[in-house]
Amino acid sequence: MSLAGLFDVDSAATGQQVRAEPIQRRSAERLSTLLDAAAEAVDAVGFDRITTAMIAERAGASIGTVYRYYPDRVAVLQALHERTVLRFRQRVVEEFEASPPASWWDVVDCAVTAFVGLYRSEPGFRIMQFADRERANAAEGVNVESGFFATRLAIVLADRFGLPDEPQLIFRVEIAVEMANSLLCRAFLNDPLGDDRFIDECRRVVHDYLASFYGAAVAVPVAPPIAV
Amino acid sequence: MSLAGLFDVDSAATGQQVRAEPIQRRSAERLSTLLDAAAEAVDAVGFDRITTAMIAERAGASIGTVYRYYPDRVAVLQALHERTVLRFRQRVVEEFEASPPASWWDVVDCAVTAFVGLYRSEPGFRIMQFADRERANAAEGVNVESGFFATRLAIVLADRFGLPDEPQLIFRVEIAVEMANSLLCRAFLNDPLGDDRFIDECRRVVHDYLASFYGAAVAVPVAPPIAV
DNA sequence: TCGTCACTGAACGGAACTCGATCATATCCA
DNA sequence: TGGATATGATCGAGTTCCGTTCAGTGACGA
Repeated sequence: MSLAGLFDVDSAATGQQVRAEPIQRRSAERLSTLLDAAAEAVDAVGFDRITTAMIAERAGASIGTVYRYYPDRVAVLQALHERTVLRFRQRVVEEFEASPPASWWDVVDCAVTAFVGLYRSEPGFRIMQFADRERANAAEGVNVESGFFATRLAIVLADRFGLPDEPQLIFRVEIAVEMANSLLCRAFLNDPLGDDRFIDECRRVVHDYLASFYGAAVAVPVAPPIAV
Repeated sequence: MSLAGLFDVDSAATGQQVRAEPIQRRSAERLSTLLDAAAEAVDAVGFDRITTAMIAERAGASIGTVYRYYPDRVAVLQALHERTVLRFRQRVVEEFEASPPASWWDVVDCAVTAFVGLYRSEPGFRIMQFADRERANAAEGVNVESGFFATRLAIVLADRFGLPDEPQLIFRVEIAVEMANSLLCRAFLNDPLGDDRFIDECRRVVHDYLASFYGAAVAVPVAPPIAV
């Protein structure tokens, strides 16, 4: 089973946030243009100050078009959040392909590198943290995003690197994901390039936490790492 | 120097959020009533869906009264956040007095216990996490809240338990605070009583992180702990 | 009794959101 | 192939809701 397959970027169980599924090609483009506009707006004025008019204008569309696709203002931001999470997962896979992980801590490094890279290059990536918390209000029953990502990550770690496939593994990976997420967001809070002290400490903390259970000995290199 | 003194609950350098300082007694009551109402509203409908009318109504006041004390809607939430942070610090001090910490990890335990206790009993305590992130937009220059708390905590740890008073200490305590905050918020995300697995793991993680630098050996018990 | 503090709620402005009219594209049939 | 028709997609003026103001009224202290 390939790493890319495990992360299975297509099977994103998307929420019901889209009002009308796009039929014609142009509407698919519209959808992504709207999200691009929202992402720009996030960087320009921050979450709260975004207006639907602002999104429409930046996307070269009218207000009505926004509401054709999304039921309300918040739904646009949720959709942006989902797309951002998706792109993060894609980037993690790309990192895997660029420098195949030889051990479980390389996986952690890839994920951190992907996160940092996107924070620096992807417009509106700041939205990664806000919705994690915000979601709880909206959809009570829905599982937490970080839990979903953590579960998939745990599968990779178990399948490819021999970490024991217990329920505990998922829990621990979720702890690691939560910690990493908060420390990385902190790293970018006042520094647009990310404060390296926090980024480095994030790598160390997550590594040490998982190593306290799974040590370095469990690592099962599958392929030699490629120097990049 | 006493623990309470270090946490020095009075010297909260309050932001400029209040429009008119209360002169008569009744207006001081109004202020706290308004914040109580806002806190209830946070629990009832969540941050975004709070309206000024809702706050006024719950407080038994008119719209105009809200705006007499706060310049805008966001300011009310910021004030609630500050009061919540203050109460958290007070509760930490109470925990100290209830069971005087004998070592630095008792301090960590007290802080976690205080956080969990307030999350369970204090209306609107959920606001603790949101503003941490949100603040960054509003006041660019202002230091992060967690940084402020971490700094004071670091002073206690250095002063009372002999942890080395280096700049590194503050940084590490801030890392610890960020991790604890995220894990505890996660604990309450789907469980109003707090998921004990996350709470317990939070204690363990923070302890292990700090112990990796300062070990158990550095602990300097000042007074025997009181059984409660 | 007077002056100041506190409170009220109708009115204003702006942003979220709706909906019927209009344009663009796909499908069908001669 | 071209034109008719249906349906997807877009538009934007209009409606509603909400944040905010302010002039008028009530309450308290001197």
